[in-house]
Amino acid sequence: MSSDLFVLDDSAFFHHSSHSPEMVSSDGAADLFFSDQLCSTFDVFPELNDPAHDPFTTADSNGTAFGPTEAEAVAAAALLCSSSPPSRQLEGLTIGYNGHHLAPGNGYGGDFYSGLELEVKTEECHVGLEGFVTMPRNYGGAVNDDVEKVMQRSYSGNSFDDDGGGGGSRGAGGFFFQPRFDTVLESQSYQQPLSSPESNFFAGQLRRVCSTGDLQNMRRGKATQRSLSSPLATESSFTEESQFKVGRYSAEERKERISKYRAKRSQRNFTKTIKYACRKTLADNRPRIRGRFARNDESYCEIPKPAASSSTTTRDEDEDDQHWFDGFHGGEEEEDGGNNRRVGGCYGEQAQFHYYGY
DNA sequence: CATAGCGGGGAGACCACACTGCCGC
DNA sequence: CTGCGGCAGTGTGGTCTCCCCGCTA
Repeated sequence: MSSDLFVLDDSAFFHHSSHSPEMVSSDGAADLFFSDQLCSTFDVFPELNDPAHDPFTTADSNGTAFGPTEAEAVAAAALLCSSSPPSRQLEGLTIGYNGHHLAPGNGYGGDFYSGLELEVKTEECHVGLEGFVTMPRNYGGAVNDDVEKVMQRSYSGNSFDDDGGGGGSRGAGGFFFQPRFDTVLESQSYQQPLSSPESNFFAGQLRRVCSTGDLQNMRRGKATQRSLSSPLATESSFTEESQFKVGRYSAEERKERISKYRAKRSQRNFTKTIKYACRKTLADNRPRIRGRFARNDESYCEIPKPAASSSTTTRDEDEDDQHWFDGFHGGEEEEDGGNNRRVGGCYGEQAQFHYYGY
């Protein structure tokens, strides 16, 4: 069994393989967050992180940014799915791309691919997914960044792993994937996976946990699941869930709750007020060193040149190398009175350089 | 039962600098 | 009154650090 679809008390929840959902919104409606293993997406597909390959840098006469190419979206979707262990990868996964892109100002701005359709086919089920995938990179401010920071932070960590991992954030390359439950719910086959005792058990745990709408409770739920992992507990849970009406509600009740959820979802306000769009554009384009704004003249620290190449450098390149070296070894500290000690001291190990070119 | 250790998550700091608004001339 | 220059303050986003809380040994 490769794909489970859980329908929770208050909404639907698509659950892929053994991975746990990352977040359940406070109103009990489930938002699904994929994340951290995908954070390395652009390490795997460097072309997606190539400024010269930026699909959003192109705009039509109306100023509407073009979206990602189909290949990019498919690559993103493939990565989304490939984040699971190989043995758990979706079987027979097919990825479609409807070619639609968000125009600027659609909310949820920032960096995301839209119109991404996933059609997941497994031995037991066939689940259609339609949603959007946020991309963890700068698209030159072509799309408004209206996602609340809290939302973006919320999926941090190795959410694909049950225990997760801290420290992640959007900038680390996180994906934000929100399935469109409209599509999922309307799939007539979504109940089929629930025939599995294993999934029934887990769905039961999820239901208990998610009804609180609290991620902290989700964590407690893990403990609960462990505590109930005895055969007796499992059997009990299975018996409880065997009368599945997809949750404890009838079809009509479920429909009502889902419509309620949809209405509530549509009223969500994820807008982050940007007082000065120009500042956002500047901030988006500003070079960074480990997330911090860096001086413009430090931007060429981005690509540390291998020592072997120094023999062929020109004079100008040698000068650049000298600046680059200074950035590594105290030149910056001298300039800033040591305020940047952390930055300077970390260059060699894990500095992440972003160069957007001017 | 008490304690230490561990891990996850939230909040906030940090950075550079274009831009804004105010003031004086 | 208008225009200009100078100055201080503001705002922007990605990453990291600190701290709190819950769980486990």
